[in-house]
Amino acid sequence: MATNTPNTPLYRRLARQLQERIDAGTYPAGARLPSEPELSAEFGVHRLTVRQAVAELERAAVVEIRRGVGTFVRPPAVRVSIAVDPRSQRFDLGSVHAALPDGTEDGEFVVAAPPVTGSAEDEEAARQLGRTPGELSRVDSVIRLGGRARAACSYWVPFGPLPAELTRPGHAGNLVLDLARAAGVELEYDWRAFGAIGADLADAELLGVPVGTPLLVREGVSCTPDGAPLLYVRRRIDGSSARFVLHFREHPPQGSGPSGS
Amino acid sequence: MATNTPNTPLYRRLARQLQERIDAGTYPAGARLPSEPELSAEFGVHRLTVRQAVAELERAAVVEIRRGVGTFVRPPAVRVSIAVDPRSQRFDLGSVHAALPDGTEDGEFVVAAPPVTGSAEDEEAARQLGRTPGELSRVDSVIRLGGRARAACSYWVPFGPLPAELTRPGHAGNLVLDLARAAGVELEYDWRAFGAIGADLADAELLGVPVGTPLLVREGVSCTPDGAPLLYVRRRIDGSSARFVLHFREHPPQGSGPSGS
DNA sequence: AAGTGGTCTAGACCACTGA
DNA sequence: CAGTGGTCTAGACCACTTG
Repeated sequence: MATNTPNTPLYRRLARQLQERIDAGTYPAGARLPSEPELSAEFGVHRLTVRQAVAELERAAVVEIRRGVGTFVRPPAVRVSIAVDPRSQRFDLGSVHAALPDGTEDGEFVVAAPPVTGSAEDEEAARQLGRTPGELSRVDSVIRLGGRARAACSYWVPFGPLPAELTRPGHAGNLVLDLARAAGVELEYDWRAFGAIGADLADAELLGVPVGTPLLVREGVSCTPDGAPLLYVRRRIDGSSARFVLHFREHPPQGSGPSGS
Repeated sequence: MATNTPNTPLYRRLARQLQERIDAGTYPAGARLPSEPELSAEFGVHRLTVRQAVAELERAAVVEIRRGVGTFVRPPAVRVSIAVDPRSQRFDLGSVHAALPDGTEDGEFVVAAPPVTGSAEDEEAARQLGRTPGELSRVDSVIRLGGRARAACSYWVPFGPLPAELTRPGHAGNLVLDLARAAGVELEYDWRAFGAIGADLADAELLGVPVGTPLLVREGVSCTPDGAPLLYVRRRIDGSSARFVLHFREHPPQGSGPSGS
């Protein structure tokens, strides 16, 4: 698989060399890479070229850059595995809480209750709920786990106004449950979808990650028991923080099952 | 949500300004942005600073950069929606074929049958199958749809050697079916997981996307009807190409259902 | 204070695309 | 061919972290 056409840019060849050193254990997991000036001197290239190479490795989640400290080799990602069962519909990020270690400031927190305008997101929500944007209310929240923002969530419901406490920035709670209570109904899953996108400027700010960080997007509609769509939810989850697992068999077979990778 | 602390870097403020113009329709979908020298002159900053701002918008999939041509505003992503039903286990990217428009060179193609060494991926596969790396065989493939590589796939099975045709680069087929046939058994889903990562150097090359492009990762184990794990598969799918949808209700309610976004 | 990564400017040359 | 984005060097100053 032609990995080195003659015109491969310098920074990419450099990135590959660094990757090889990491694979070979020259720079083991957790180790600090040589500083930018050091690499610049060793390879005889400008510091900006080094930065471009390292930036590629960071985007590929191979290294972690800590400002003022150094660049470190990431350990093979230990991801939180979230067991879910689509048949019993236990299937929400809320259930993650119990699965994660420690955590003082954990929970879901309201960020804002922005007006529903004609934005692309709002239009999509309206389409999915079979309403017009004007009929919808919206709440945005962030889910914090282990002291870090892990997921940015947006909810749309076809009624309003919402209870004041649900729209107060900083309010803590489970918004799915709170919204269902506000509507006075039970909620069931209608459908859920998975996708992957890069963090846009707003997501990046909310989650405290660089723009373009891969996010796992989970969106879907919940409805009342008689099938009326009542909630459109769209969650952007830091890709390195979560993994959703679907089990299709009642009992695990011989394999050790999906565990941290 | 404090969007402009006093020390916001120039390139980010520039990115936001460009984003605002796009949102406002000053640069509508499909339109070409002013060239880098033009933006550089308009905002009185160096061209590299402009590039940094535009690069952020590209990572966020807001614009598409075409070398030698220009930078263009992306239309709101129209994504292929893949309906799946976990209960009936119709749940494979192979089923996408019928759902996509046109396509001359479509299909799944063997890329390589790399030896199973002690790499992190191989170790993970061995753990999931309850074997040692030495007992496994591996095949890598690419799925092409509409003339573009959409997914990079890796398969591990606890037997070998594989039939020669399955390891010949360029071979076209359905590897899941081919491998099951080679093993002489039926396959069932054990579990599947979803995650999001950035394309590493190898994935980026296979898929023809920039390093760091958000990929939807779908991995899992399939087993024989009596529960013996027989296949570990890991797919990296271009995030802008696919979306997986899970339906929890038999019949769609009032809502129009999950459609292209 | 010393060292790290982050930003910015200046200017050069190259590779690609389309007319 | 002219115009676009892609790469690279040079050097400066800044912000952050740690001792």
